[in-house]
Order: sequence, then structure tokens, then C-alpha cells
Amino acid sequence: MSPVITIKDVAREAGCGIATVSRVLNKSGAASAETRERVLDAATRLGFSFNELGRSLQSQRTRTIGCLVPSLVNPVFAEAVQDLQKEALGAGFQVLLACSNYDPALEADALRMLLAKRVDGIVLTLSSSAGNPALEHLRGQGLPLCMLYNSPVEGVPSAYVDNRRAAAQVAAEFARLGHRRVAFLALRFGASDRSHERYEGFRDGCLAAGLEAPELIEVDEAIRFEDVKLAQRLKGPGALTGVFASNDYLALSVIGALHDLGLSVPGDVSVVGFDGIDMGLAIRPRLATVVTDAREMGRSAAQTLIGMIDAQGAATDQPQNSQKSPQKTPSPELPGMAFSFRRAESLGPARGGGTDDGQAATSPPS
Amino acid sequence: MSPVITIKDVAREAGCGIATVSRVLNKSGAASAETRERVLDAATRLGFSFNELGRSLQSQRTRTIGCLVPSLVNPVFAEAVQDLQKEALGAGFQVLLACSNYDPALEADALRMLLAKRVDGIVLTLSSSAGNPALEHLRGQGLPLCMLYNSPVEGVPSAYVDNRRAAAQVAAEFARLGHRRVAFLALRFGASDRSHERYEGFRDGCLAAGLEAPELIEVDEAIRFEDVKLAQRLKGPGALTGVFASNDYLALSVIGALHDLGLSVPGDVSVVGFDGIDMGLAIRPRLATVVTDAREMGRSAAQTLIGMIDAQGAATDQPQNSQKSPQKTPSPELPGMAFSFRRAESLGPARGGGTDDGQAATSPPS
DNA sequence: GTGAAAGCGCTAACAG
DNA sequence: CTGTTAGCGCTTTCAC
Repeated sequence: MSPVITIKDVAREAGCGIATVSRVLNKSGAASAETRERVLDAATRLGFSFNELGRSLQSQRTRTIGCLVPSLVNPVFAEAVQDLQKEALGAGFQVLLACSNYDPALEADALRMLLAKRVDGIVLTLSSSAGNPALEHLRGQGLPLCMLYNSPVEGVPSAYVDNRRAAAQVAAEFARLGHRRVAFLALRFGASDRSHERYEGFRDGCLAAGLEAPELIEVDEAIRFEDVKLAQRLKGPGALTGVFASNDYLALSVIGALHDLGLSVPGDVSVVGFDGIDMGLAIRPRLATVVTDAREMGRSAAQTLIGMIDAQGAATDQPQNSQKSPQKTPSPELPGMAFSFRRAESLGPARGGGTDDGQAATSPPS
Repeated sequence: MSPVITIKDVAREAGCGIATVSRVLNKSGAASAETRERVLDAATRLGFSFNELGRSLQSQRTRTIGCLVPSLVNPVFAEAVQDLQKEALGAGFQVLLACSNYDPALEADALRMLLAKRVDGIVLTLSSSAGNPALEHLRGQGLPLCMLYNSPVEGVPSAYVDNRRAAAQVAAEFARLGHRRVAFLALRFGASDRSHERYEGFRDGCLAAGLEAPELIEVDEAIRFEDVKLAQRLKGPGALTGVFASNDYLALSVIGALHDLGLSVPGDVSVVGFDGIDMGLAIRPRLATVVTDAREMGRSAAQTLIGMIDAQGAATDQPQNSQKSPQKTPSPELPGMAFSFRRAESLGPARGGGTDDGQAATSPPS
């Protein structure tokens, strides 16, 4: 409707050139107090605000960071993204968000679009990072990158937790409470590095603790309460006494399903999750789980990425003694983030087993 | 790193003008098979892709829609946004997301930024929509708008549910089961239209059913289990027998808290939520609640908005007989979305009360 | 101090 | 069919 005000309109209104308007409004370059006044006045009177497209096209910077996550429905990502965004806004960056829905094709599409929109950098969670072609493409662009939740790949920093180590600790907890037959429940085992790592860590931990290798049970989307495969393994002779779900959301579903099967948690079966979402504390029994700090993860990724962007900008600004300096600001090496195991009611002694007890075991930042 | 390829590079490589490259790559305008070949070849060889900034600046369209929600941590918004995005992508639109964290100042900021980035339209959830200055500003811009979860305001379509009607139904359910003293638990009562509407509908419903007006209990962030005010009202003489939480997330927390107070749900107290998030079905007792379809909400908002954008574009394209046509494509009137009441275990007969029973009551789309 | 002018990458007339 | 040209809104030399 209202015919969109441009810097030109402001210049005309203020009776000066557009360059002056730009200088005043951007506080770059000087201007007489009187001119400044006229410009400021004209700008507010017209309700002017910069068109970021023109600005970005000219400056080659968008002050926007791209963010790609598999899903927003998993609270872990919702929280991470939320704080990532808060952090970015604080530093003057916008966030362009995309969800891949765990689909590598969509991942590639989204990344392409993020590039086309010329974001200044990208924070991303990939189904599979090692040797991912889309990732390689991005690196080839020399675009600042920071991974989120993915284990770090050569040269790309990442805000992550050591899935293997954390999962191994879960195994130890099961062992401590006398469990002998446990299983790993995976949601998208084939399409998630993280799920894989957790399984491997858990398996290794089980073996190290003298347990049998855990069964690997794959389920799709939400667990169906009538899931035969699972039900079989939970009742009857030689039944499992413990289940480690690849994430909290899944764990919560399992607890509900067990209830429906007439099994009690942790009386009949213990359940442990991974992530530490709030909901795990809201229900009873509370969910035992590996607690990670999703918000901190998002914040950390944002800080790291913005640091890289700033460094890159600074490097371009002052070519200093740069003969042909590789231009490659070394990626900061983010340490793995802290996590802790939360002993809660959903994890109890195995039927007919059991040992000591305790409160909480926290692991140092790596 | 790699020096960013532009259309000019492709033109040089293909030995033709940039206009030809544009035509070929955009499939606008003709080109000899041979030229096309050379261009296509050069483009792929160079790994070219359009810079959307230049494109948008020129075309005055970004093929991007802005989306503003209060938070991503509430699964309702996460789901709505996720499907909103899916729908948008399908129609060739990107989504620029912003979270206001229920802060009107941030809402305004975010909206400003969305405008500056020249999004083609905006889907938004506001704390308070009636007479919201930021909203007025947007409308003044003539930018396509669609609200999400907010009750529709004059002239702005909205994907929403009738909070009052839904809440009144909750009151009826309580009454049906013999409850006499119930309360409404609100999370950010002062900063949410929706919370208000739900309270009012609930209160009216209670009065209509012959119950006392419900107590209004405000809690902040997550409910603290030791919350004195709440605990008092739940135990002892004249205690409440039912609680209606302003959303599911809160309801789930309450159930956990009640557990800790040694109260059983629904034995001692019944709890009802609002939204119908998945988690409500994963726990036991299952959460009785007003089920809304968040995903459909997001999809619907996207469709409506994109419809408006297309209409606007079409109107500008063919001024047909437009003398001075008000240019204002009439906003589609989205009907309130369907919701249904889910009778689940968390809602039972009042202590010492109770009547009949049933399965589920579904309300038509309005 | 301030304005004119070039140009960021692209599209859309308008000539050939 | 295809190249030239003129901007889209803005920042940034570079003279005045």
C-alpha cells in the first residue's frame, strides 16, 4: 500500500544527497549538526527503514546466519535453535532456519538455498556428517560453518556431546543395578550418526561391564503401543530388564507403551533416555537420562560461528601483510560439551538383581 | 574461498550476454538449442547458482515468508512452524523465522527486521493482537498477513481455534463428572490473549453449568513443585477437584507436581490441558485435553498467506480494468479450526461426585 | 561537509 | 534469437 520509502525519498525530503542520508543514518562519516537533524527528521517523518536487500547486495554481508536442523518437534532442537537465535540476535545477526526432516535430499536443498540467500555462515545438524557431499560443498565455499550435535569433522568446529562416552556410561549404570539383558531402541537408526554413536558406545559399555551385547531394536516414528517385536522382548522368559532409548522423546513413549502392556517402570523394566528434555522431569516416574544442555549447545554454536564470521571479516578488512595468506582463519576447536547422567525413578534395579545406589554422576567437559 | 560465481562469469564462459544466461537458466524467453547448451554447460561447470539478493532486489519479490511465534519450546508452535515451512517450501517459498519469547518489544523488533528483509508476507502469533501497534504498522504496509493461533482481527485472516468455545466445553466436562470447585491455571496470563480467552470461556462455561466461577491461579515459567499457593488449594478442606491448565505443557507439569504432593490424578484431582500435544498420550495417566491440530494450523496459515501473496502478484500483473482499484485483495475469511475434547484418564469423576461417561466429543469446524 | 557516480547481481525492456 | 542498457536500494570512493 504505502509506496515503500527508499533512501532517495529521504534525501529529497531532507534536501540533500543520498550519500549524506546513508552517512547520517549509519553513523558512518561526519555531517553538520544541522544536516543530521534534517535527515533524521525526514527519516522518521517518512517512517523510513533500510531495505536490507540493497544493503546486503552492496556490502556483501547479510548479517544473517543460516541454521539447519532435522526437526523442530524434538525439543532438543527447538531449544537449541531458540537459544542459538537469542544469541545471534544479541550479536546483531538474524537467523534463517530450515528443517531437513532427516532427509538428506532436503538437507542439500536447504543448504543450497541458504547459500543463495548469501548467509554469512551456517550452523547445521546433519544426519550423517562424515564425507557428506553437501558439507564438502559448503567447505569449498569457504563459508564459516559450525556443526550442532554432530561429532566434529576434520576442520569444522561443532557443539556436541561425546555420544559414545555418554552411552557407555548408561551401560555402566545398567550394570551397576544388576541388569544383564538390555536393549537399545533406535528411532532412525539408518539416518542418524548420533543414534549410531550412541548404540556403539552403549554396546561397548555393555561388553566392558560384562553384559551381553544389547539388542538393537529399530522403531519408526512414534512407537506403536502394539509393537509386537518390542512387546515380545519385554515379557516372558529371558525378557529384557532394561531399555536405552536413543532419545528422551522415544523413551517417554516407551514408558507409556510399557504401561499399556501391563508392565511397571522400573519394577519390570527400566528405561533410560538421552537428551534431558524438561518433560522427563515432569512425568512420573521421572526419566533417567543423559542430560545435555541443548540451550548451551545452541548458544555455543552461535558464538563460535559468529566468531568465525567476525574473524573472516577482520581478515578481509586489514590485508595487513597478507601476501597470499591462505585466508583460512583456523576453525576454533570446540571441546565436547558437558553432560551428566540423571539417576531417576525410571531406572531401577533389575528384577532379581541390584547393587548399591547413589545420586548423580557428572562428567567434566571432556 | 572459491571466488563466488556470478551470472557474468557464466556469460563469459558461455560466450554470450548475461541476459541470455538469465533467460536460459530461468526458462524465460527463448534461446537456440546450441546457446542453451553452452550456457547450461558453463553454469554447471562453474557451479553457478543465482544470488538471491540481486534477484530479489530486482524483482521486488523474495519468495520468502516471515514467521513470528512466541516460542519454539512449546511443541504446539514447533509443530505448526514445521508444517508451515513444509507447506511453504512446497510452494516455492522460504521461511524466515523469528521468536518473540512472549515479549512485545521483541515482537516489534522481529517484525521490523522481517520487513527490512522484504519478506513477501508474514504469518504471526502475537501476545496480544487487538490494537497491537506493530500489527497496525504491518497492515499499513499492505503486506499480506495471516495470524496463527490468535483470534482473527478485523481484516486479517487467522488460523485459530475458538478458545472460548473450547474452554467452555472443558467446563462442561468437569460439570458432567460432578466437579464443583475447579481452577484455571495460567502461564503468562498477562501476556497472552489466548490464555485470557481460555479463562473467560472456561469461567462462562462453569457459570453456565452451575459451578462456581473458577479460581484463576497464575504461575510463571515451569510450575515449581513446591508452589505453595497451588498446594494449599489442592489439599485440605474445600480443596479443588479439578484443574484446567492453559496449555498441555503446563498440565503435564502439574500432574508431576501433584504426584509429588502425594495426590493422585485423577483420584484426588483431575487435570485437563489444552493443545493436544503428543506427549499427552505418551504418559500415564493420559492427559485429557482440547485437541487442536497444530500441523494443520501451520499448513492452513501458509496456504492462506501464499494465496494472498499470489493474488496480490496477479493483481499487479494484470491491472486489467483497474482504474484506481483499491488494490486491496480481500483477505480470505478463514473459519475457526476444528478441535475436539479428548476424554482421557487424567480427568475423572470428582471426589464424591460423578455422573455418566462417554468417549469423545468432537466439534465441527465451527 | 556533501553530492555525483560507480557498481553489488540480477531482470526486463528494447533494439538489432 | 540475442546483446545492450537501465535500473532495483544501497554503500562507498572521489572530487568539489
